[in-house]
Amino acid sequence: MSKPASPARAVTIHDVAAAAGVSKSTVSLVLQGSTLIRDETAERVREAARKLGYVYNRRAAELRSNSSRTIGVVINDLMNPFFAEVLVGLERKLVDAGYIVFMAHTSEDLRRQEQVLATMREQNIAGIALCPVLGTPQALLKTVKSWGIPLVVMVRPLGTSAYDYAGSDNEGGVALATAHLIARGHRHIAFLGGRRGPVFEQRLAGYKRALADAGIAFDEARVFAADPTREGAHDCTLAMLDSHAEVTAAACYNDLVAFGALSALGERGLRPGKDFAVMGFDNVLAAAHSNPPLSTVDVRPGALGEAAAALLLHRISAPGSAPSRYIATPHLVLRQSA
Amino acid sequence: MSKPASPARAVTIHDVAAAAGVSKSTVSLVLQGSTLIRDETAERVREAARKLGYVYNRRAAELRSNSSRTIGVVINDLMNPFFAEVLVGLERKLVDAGYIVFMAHTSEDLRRQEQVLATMREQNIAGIALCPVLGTPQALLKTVKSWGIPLVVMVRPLGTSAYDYAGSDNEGGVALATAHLIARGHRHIAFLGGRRGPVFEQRLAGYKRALADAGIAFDEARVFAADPTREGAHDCTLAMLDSHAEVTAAACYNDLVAFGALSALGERGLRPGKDFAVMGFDNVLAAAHSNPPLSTVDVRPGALGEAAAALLLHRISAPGSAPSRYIATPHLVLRQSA
DNA sequence: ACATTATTTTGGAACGATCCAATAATGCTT
DNA sequence: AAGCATTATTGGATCGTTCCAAAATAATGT
Repeated sequence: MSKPASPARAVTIHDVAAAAGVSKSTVSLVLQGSTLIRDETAERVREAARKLGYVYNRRAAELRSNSSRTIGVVINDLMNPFFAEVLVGLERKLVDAGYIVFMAHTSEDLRRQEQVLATMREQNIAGIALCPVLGTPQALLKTVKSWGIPLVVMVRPLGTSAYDYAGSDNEGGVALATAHLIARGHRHIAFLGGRRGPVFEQRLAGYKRALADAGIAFDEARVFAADPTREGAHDCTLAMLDSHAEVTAAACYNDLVAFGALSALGERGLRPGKDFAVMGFDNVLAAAHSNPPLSTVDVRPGALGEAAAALLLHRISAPGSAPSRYIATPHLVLRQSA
Repeated sequence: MSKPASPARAVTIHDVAAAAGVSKSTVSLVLQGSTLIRDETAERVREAARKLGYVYNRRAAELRSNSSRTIGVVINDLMNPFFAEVLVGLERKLVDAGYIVFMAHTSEDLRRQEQVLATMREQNIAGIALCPVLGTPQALLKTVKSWGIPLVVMVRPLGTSAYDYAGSDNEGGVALATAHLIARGHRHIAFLGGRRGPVFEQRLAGYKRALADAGIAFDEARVFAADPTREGAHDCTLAMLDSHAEVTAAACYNDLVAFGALSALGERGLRPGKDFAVMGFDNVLAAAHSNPPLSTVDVRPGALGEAAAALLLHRISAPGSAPSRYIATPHLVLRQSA
């Protein structure tokens, strides 16, 4: 009785106009908060809208005005809390700015990345924040540019040309971590975890630099590449412990790797921070309460996400401006593991 | 010279039609993969589209056809890896089904939740997957239903009426964990972490049931509510250790809490699994390589996300069908912490 | 070859908003 | 009270697609 059949036509701006006794243009203006309309009229319109249960159809609006308040965010590894924290910062800033985010997860799969980018393009989004999967061709920058969609690249650099980028000082950060290990008296230090790629090279460079600064010879055999996951790092650490008994400390590719190392050490009855020192990288939330709490280098993941959002928003509002970058300054945070 | 001024009007179905020498209707049909069009013609159209760099305007299409391939996902705490894993499973399944996801993060803020739901409504989405913030009124179910938007609730129940829901057997799971602790000979067992709410009550009930089954008296003083974060749990564990020296084991609200406990134990020089037993809940990825590896109850977070997606997709394709639920069966996974 | 049926193709009217130029109502001067 | 600037309001045209009923073309049977 009371409820009408469900496929009732949606109430539109037209209906509101009729109910309020004005034209649809007036309603449109009111909805946009225009000051052109007399307050009294505007109130009448809003009242009618409320009464009719009108809901704004942003899709229609955006089609006509050829604008968009949605931003695509593509993340490659949400299982890594670092990226989760970046995403949270990014999302918060974007919705505060009145945007809504399309989120896609690539799982380090290039094909999926291409697919989601294409899909997002069809959606006529206002911008893209991309953390490129390993092996993304540099040409992607040009491609997206040719689409006319503002883009900010996060975390992983993508070639040497100029583009908006939010990342951290990887070399400086790992240099800091390694130097700290050296200062604590360690001489046989491993570089642990991570897969070759731009970020890996930067961090490795920091490790090398710190060694060089201390006059310690770099030994290729002490760099242990492995999947930057807890599991990969755990297994790799175990192997390292067996084959390189002389190493007493590790500068890790990131916190995840460090956690894996912590686990492996515990398994061998070694006390991290006492029997073996481990330094992380990122300072994810979890680092403060691992067992033991992790010494690491802080790059403020959440702030990095916010910075990426800011860069993108700026690019959207000023498309012609020169590309800029946010490089997080790393800070040592010393806890118990080193 | 070669490049036209940037605000060049987008190439539309019209332009493609002209280039291919057919009508726009034909192009539309081809784009939808209709079998009505002769192969030869279709190929000609596709070729023209390619050549012109045509990009489908899904927004326009969806406006006309009043359909939608986007789904809103609202998550309350991405910092908790459990939710990140749920999200990944959910997202994967949804994009495989041809959807794209609007992601919003509420940070347990009711106002923000209302805001993002309203925004999503304006976007004319096909469905919503919601993990409600603590304190969400049950009425939200009715509200969303009145909007005509399919909804699946995740993780946290929302009242007693029938609705699509994906969660886990909280009571059974914690009962399992607690029973295991008892089997190991523990008699003074704490229930650690979490904030009062439906999930908390269910898990606490499991704890009580296991105690009762073993003929152990329940003692209210042994339940320690605290923010279900590493930090909250860490502090809470420390306090518990001081005030309740007799307890030798803890059934934790979730893995995050367990990790906090691990950290606190380490700080006190206690060896988890030897000096004090801790059981987690969820079995997030990190549990396999914590220090020590965490004994916990597995509810397969990723699968839970996928199940939520399946429920939602089903509801979308069969709006009238009876509400159904996915309740993950918990399985004990024993590692080193208990 | 012709009627009949099946296959392809098509033009205009939607979808629900915004834009813009034009009109109506109001306020201010003198 | 008329003239003029300001302020409010409005009707179409439009965004890029899909829908639908009808038209054109091809295939079939006799």
